[in-house]
Amino acid sequence: MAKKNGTANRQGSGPSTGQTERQPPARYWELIRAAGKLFEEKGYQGASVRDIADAVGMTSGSFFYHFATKEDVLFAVMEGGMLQGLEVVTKKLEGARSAREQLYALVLGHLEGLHSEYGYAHKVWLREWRQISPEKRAPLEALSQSYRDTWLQVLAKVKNEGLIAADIALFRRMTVGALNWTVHWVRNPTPEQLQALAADFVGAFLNEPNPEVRR
Amino acid sequence: MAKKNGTANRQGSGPSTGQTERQPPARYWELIRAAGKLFEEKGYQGASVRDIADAVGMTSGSFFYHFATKEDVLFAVMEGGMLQGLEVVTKKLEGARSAREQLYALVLGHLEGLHSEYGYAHKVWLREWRQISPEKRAPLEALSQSYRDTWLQVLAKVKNEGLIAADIALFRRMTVGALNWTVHWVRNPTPEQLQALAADFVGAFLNEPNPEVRR
DNA sequence: CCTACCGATCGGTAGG
DNA sequence: CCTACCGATCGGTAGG
Repeated sequence: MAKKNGTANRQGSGPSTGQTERQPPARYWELIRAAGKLFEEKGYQGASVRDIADAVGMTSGSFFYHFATKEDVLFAVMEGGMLQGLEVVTKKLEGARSAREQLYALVLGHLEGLHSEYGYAHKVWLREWRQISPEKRAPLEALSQSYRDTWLQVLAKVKNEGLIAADIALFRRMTVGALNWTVHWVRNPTPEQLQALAADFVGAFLNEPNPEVRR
Repeated sequence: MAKKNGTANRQGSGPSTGQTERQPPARYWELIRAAGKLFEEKGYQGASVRDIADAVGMTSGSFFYHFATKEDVLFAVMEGGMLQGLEVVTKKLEGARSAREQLYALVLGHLEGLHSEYGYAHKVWLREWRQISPEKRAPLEALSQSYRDTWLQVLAKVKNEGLIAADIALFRRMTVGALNWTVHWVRNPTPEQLQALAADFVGAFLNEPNPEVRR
């Protein structure tokens, strides 16, 4: 969708040079990954097309063989990150039975998405959303909407069980705001630290009396 | 501190042209204000020195009569916003008796700071913090620390009264994260809407049973 | 995917 | 505070 004219695209649009299998457009994904990391580090405007191209060992002109514009690679970073995040969360949710366990799964999944090795995509989403021109926002907003709906379904159950009293729309905003804010104070957590943090967050969101050990 | 050599500064460093009172360096504050709004709208890197100078009707070269670098005006935007925010919150806190009322005062003050006419300063702080070079961060971090301490003092009381169970450091991060996130979904609220929102937030943070009317 | 390049714009400066 | 300007860098393109 954000693709300009990479190898796979050409093969997809008709019979080609004799290759019967689609080649993985490795360079395309390398660029997305490099761009994501650079956008996270220096910001969208602070990272140049040359920076991105250099990072994968190509010249700046070649970047535009893969993407028509700089904005297109930003779009691809965000889209890829959200698709992967949705997948992880959906899977995590299947293993959860009770409403409370599902809430924990969402919280942990969200934290993992933000702080995993691919977390740059979500951080870039949070910081650089406004760099996406309004005409191109719709597909990203659809993904975002789908994620929002997942949260609201779980929160409706949590509220039905009497665990929260607030409006679930406000509660969701409170929750994702608190979780997204961790990008400012959580650094390179281990999986165990993330699990402990998710448990603490669920306890704080529900204002539950503390379990024995944890202060 | 972020000043280069404006009128007031010159007069402050010695006897001058016969003026005995300090002139308000109006152009200096105009630049800060214009810069803040432009940084909010287009981002620090997206707004040029020329944009800022144009906004107050001067040429780009003249900008550098007031500020040595573009970064200095960003610094001034942030510093000014935080100083004003601290003042507002301190005053609001004096009128609050109970711990719960103090929490409400903090929440409302924070929301007002973000969504007031000067809210651009705080939004810029949130989005452009990393543009401040590490050597220049200390004074801003001191202001931030002071604000943090104010929160922690109130939260300690709130916890003492048994209103929350979580660790107050985590609770504070949850709270400010949720409040800062409102920049993404609250638009031009009236004072009344802000008060209602603050009340809802306090209820959600404490997971209190809902009052009668509000859903 | 590279070379060579374009016009535009950037932050900042010299001299008044 | 303005004029006139600098070197650097930017996103993007033509042609292969």
